[in-house]
Amino acid sequence: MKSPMNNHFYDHKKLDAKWQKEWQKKETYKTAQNAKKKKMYVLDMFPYPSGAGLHVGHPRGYVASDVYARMKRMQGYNVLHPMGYDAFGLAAEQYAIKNKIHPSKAVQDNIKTFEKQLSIIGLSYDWSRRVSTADPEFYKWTQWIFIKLYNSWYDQKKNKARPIETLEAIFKAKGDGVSGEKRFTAKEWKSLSKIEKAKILMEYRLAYEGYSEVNWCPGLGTVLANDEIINGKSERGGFPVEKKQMRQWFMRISAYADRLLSGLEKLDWSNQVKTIQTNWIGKSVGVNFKCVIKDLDIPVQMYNSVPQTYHAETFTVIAPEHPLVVELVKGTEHEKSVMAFVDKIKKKKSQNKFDMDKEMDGIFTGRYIKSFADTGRDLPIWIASYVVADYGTGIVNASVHDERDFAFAKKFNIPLNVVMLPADKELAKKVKALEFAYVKDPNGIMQQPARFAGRKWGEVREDVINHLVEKGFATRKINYKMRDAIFARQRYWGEPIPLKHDKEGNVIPLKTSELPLNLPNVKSYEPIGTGESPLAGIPSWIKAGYETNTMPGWAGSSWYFLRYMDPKNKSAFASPAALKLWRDVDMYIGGTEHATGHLLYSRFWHKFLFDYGLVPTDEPFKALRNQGMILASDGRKMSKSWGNVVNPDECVATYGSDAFRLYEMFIGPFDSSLPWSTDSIIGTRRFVDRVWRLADKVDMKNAVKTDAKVISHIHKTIKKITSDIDTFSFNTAVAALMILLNELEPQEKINKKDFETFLKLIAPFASHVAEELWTKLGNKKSIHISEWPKFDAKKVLADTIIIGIQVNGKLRGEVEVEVGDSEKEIVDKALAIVQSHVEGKEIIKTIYVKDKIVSIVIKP
RNA sequence: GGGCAAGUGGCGGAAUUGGUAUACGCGCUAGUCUUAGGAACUAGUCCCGCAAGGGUUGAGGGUUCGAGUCCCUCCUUGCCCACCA
Repeated sequence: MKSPMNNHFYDHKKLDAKWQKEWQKKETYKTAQNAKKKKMYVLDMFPYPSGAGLHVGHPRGYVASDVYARMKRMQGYNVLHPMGYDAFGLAAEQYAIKNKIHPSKAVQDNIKTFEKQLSIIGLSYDWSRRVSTADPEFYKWTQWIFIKLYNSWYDQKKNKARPIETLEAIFKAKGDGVSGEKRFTAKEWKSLSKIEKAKILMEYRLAYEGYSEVNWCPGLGTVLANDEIINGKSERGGFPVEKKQMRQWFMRISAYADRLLSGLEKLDWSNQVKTIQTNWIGKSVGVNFKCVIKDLDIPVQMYNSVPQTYHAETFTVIAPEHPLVVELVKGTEHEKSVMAFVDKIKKKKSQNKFDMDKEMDGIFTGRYIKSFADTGRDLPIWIASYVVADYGTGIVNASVHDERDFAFAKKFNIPLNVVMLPADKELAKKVKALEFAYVKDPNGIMQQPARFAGRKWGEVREDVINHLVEKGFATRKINYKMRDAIFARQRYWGEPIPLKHDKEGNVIPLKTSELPLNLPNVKSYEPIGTGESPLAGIPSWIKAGYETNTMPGWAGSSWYFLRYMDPKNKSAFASPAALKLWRDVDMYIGGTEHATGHLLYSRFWHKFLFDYGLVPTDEPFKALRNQGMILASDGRKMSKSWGNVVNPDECVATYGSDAFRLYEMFIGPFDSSLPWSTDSIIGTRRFVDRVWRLADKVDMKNAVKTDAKVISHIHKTIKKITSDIDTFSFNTAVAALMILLNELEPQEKINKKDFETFLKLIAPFASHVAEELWTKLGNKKSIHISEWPKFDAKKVLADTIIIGIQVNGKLRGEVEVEVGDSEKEIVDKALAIVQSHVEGKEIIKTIYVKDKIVSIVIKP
């Protein structure tokens, strides 16, 4: 804005700074640990201090949560609205390595930049509660929770986490049996060595050590989680990723799969995130068939989540990596070719080069599954490239109804045209009714039958499962797609895992008094390339026997919201009193990109803490709102490489904080992705200026009687703004404020009280101009702790309204309706108005919807 | 391939959830004031038409007195998961 700033303009440079300073000085937004008022915890997902700085998309969620928090504060809630930094993790470390600045320094610098950028937006955070996950006083408790997880197992019977000692006690008294199968008796348990016992206990711990095939990224010299890989390349840097066996720490999140799924129901979250989590957890109900390998007499289980088709299955497929494969072909004519095939597939997969669609491949093992259930025939066992080894049992009975199985059968000429129905007559009838099992083969070409076509598939499945279980052919089995999460990074910049390994191979968790285990300050923090963490290169660290892996980026973010409740506590992650006061997050704002990461992990940790009574609620985030992404005006993502990044600092400098905040909210629906248009901010800037000028019309003596119509409009707006902010419909709230301003402007004079009400309504959005004018009206206390206007239905005039008149569905006129008018009066009036359209025609009926419409139906 | 959203003026979008489509803002046009305007203010701005009038919510069909909104088919776009049988 080039124009000179005279008194017709809001001098944003001067006044924004003035109020930001004043609020800070007076601690206007400091949260009291006060239980008298109703609590309201409004939380933003805290950012990585990445160093790239903010673009205009970042503050969108922060402004929204701020508007919400400000209204709640004015409504009399005790509002907790904090901000902090997710300072550990790959993002911060990558930045440090690239710029050759030690991560601890780089993070500090970035936080400074970040806070400077945030401060000019005028957000109402209680900065005294600021936390950083890389602060030892913080990560002491991340480590503490880790140890608690390590010292726990999941009791499926009680359906909660319990101390590992209770499991030892069970083993001691009754032997194994907690996981269904009895692998050892109590006597056998006692005869085990310490190391052997530890090994078995490790299979139950919620934080556990194990080996697994991991995503190894040579470019970064580290292991990556699945969600850090995009199309076979690392999310950061774009380096190729391959498979490698490695010692890892894991989180047994799978133990909580069912609770994570059922807990979603009662949450006030977007359907989108709920659906993503539901699919990610991937629950499926099916059966494990009890089968035997013919000639070898090896018992195997085959998982099938669509057992309706079992009688139509004519072959079996097994994953190439399955350990059984070796036994199947040992000493047979097939051994050489099969093992060569397995090696080929494994190699391809390890390089992440396997294109599943194009490279369907397989080989016959020469073995058969002995006739099982009531199928009455043996099934040839094939190795198929598309079978997933670690889902179900890794062995699948193939049916024509599955596209892959069908394509596979076609490719290898496996006959499929055999149909047999179950011996159970009732069931056979139902199954036959589905008409799915028939493969027509008119010209020697196999046809895949129509699947599922409008039938109650799930219902039949239950019948089939019950039948199979009753007859003893199979057991009911629930499977989840969700796997345990890797909880270790071979990197420097993360929380050290608080464990020691002794020479005998025992794992010794640190005691609480030994925490925090500080991250040593080293000169070289870059990956050492062997796949081990830089900590493995520190002699004193190794000598002490400390674990060299560090925690992944999501460790601190899985519980940080609890720390805000009591950020300085030295004896607990938060005091019981603080936890009781704040309980859980009432409103959480952030992007959907964390749906399968942070939002799942933090629910898991929270449920774990809940099992021990350490937090008062079973779910951490009662309500969740997701902001859409702000795109550049060209419709693409904002990024340095496109050169289309718009910086909030410039916008704020030119148009002021209030105009910027208003525009962030006005741009469109909060959850939509929208293109940014710096040109359009002028609109909200004009709004601010017009509010500023309107103040000249205020009658300080309160003597002017405001028009009843205007008062009515003010109250309608109070209602609208309140409900719009509650439902995150910020764009229509701003529009309603503009409409009210349009109404107020033509007034000669405005009553002081009414203008104050207007200022209160704009205060959550245009916080600075509202505060300045509020003060000018003579108010001593901040507008932001004043009382939110109350809607008074009595002040709303039941004014005359104009409704439409339709004749045969077409709009033909309008009629003015008075409050007391009867239906007959209105209809008669309407008929008179549209007389030319109904004259001489037979009226079939008339419909009157109160305050909405009159509809007349005539014979054409 | 599967799942979830969404298609309304030149642009961002609104529509009380089945009841006068295009609120609010940007942009544009004309005017006022000005040494000046890329400031401010006033008026206009979905399309066709001088008008009366007619048409319009991605396309087509259906339900209804009445459909942007509900149902079916298709097209397009975005996001998420992708061999989980």
